[in-house]
Amino acid sequence: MLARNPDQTRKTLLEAAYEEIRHYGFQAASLSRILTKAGLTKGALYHHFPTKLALGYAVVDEVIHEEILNCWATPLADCEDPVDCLVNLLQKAAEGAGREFIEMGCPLNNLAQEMSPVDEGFRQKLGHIYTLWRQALANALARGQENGKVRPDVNPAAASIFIVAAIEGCLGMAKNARDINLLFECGEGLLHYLDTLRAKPLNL
Amino acid sequence: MLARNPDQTRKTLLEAAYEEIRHYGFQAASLSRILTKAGLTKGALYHHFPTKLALGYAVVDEVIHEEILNCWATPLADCEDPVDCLVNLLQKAAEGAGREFIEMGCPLNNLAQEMSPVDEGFRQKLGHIYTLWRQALANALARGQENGKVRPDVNPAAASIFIVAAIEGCLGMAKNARDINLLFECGEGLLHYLDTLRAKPLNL
DNA sequence: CTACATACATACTGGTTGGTATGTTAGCGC
DNA sequence: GCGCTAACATACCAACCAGTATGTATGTAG
Repeated sequence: MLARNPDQTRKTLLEAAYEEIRHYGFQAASLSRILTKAGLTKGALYHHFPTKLALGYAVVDEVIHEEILNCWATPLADCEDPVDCLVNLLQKAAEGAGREFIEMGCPLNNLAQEMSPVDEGFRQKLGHIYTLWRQALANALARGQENGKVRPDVNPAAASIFIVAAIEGCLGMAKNARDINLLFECGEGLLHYLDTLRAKPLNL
Repeated sequence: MLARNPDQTRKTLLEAAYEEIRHYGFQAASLSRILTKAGLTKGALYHHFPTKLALGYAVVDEVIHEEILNCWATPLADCEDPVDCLVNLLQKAAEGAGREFIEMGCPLNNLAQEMSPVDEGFRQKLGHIYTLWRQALANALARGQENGKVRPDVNPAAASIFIVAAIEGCLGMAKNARDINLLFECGEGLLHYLDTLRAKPLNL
């Protein structure tokens, strides 16, 4: 009857699973709800994914992984002043997807908090994404030091750990409070910290 | 046969539920596992708690609430320099319960991240605990300003939001990485931020 | 046009879930 | 000791879960 498109079907399943998992977490995610959302059936699901766990892994590898890097890592690759650049990213994220974050949180942090103590595979996959994120940030900070935009006594690796943690922390607070203003207030604290990373201008 | 002690029984149930929830989250928490851990049966559970949800609420109200305030809020009540005091708390927490945090995370943050989008009751109860925590921190910072220990241009309310978020963020990162060193590295970033809150000494 | 594999849908299964109904025992007022 | 209730234990239930077995339609190679 309908034209078949296995790639699209797989993508539909991944997207529906992504949304379900973002809402309920992985353990409480229901395959029935996912299939209802996707407008498909178990036959389709188990044709493309052998188990629920494999579906969850695929969501991490193919959806969340790219989403996070596209949003937080890649944009840092080509910017002169990493602090300016990061501030821009934060504002863009807060204004653009603020609502989503408030209602559902960061999908990476959600899964990492839920699954890290429960499943080693999830923990490592999510940890890898965090590592890539932090590396991109650390590289940007190091380049900023070469440019003279970032203070030379800053440890890029350590700073990147804290910055990522603070971002996820702020998003988590705002999600619980369901308050976008709290996100901005929290972000202000982060901006203050980021300011302390800036090199002082030479000509004063 | 055994002597009865309803209060102790209830406490045992709460403690077992607390551990189960901390490990698996609330939704994936199994009443059977809780009862096995507690060495009790459904009769006991449903005598003391009408539903699983009520049990979860009780864990929040009677276990997590006190745990968080005792650990993070009450100690701030009587300290001259809030920054010194908070640094001490962080070190104590990291050295004392670091292992627990690494393996299971912060029970408050765990539940807040999981349940805030799913159940409004959980969200409000956990949000209330966060509010109390932040208030205690903000009050301490304000007193520090009166003492001249904290810079007067710091906004205590906004700073407390960021500090709590950063603490939870660092704990979350370390839990995913399963690495206590990452917790300390992340904590260093937080300590740098806290240092920026200090008033500069008058005699320089 | 045939043959076969891919891509699904449908129907079903064993196990687990939260919750309940019933049974039993301990403690306590009298 | 009697009688009642609180404090549990045991047995059971419908609903849902992930997963499977089977059926069917589509696309494609020959």
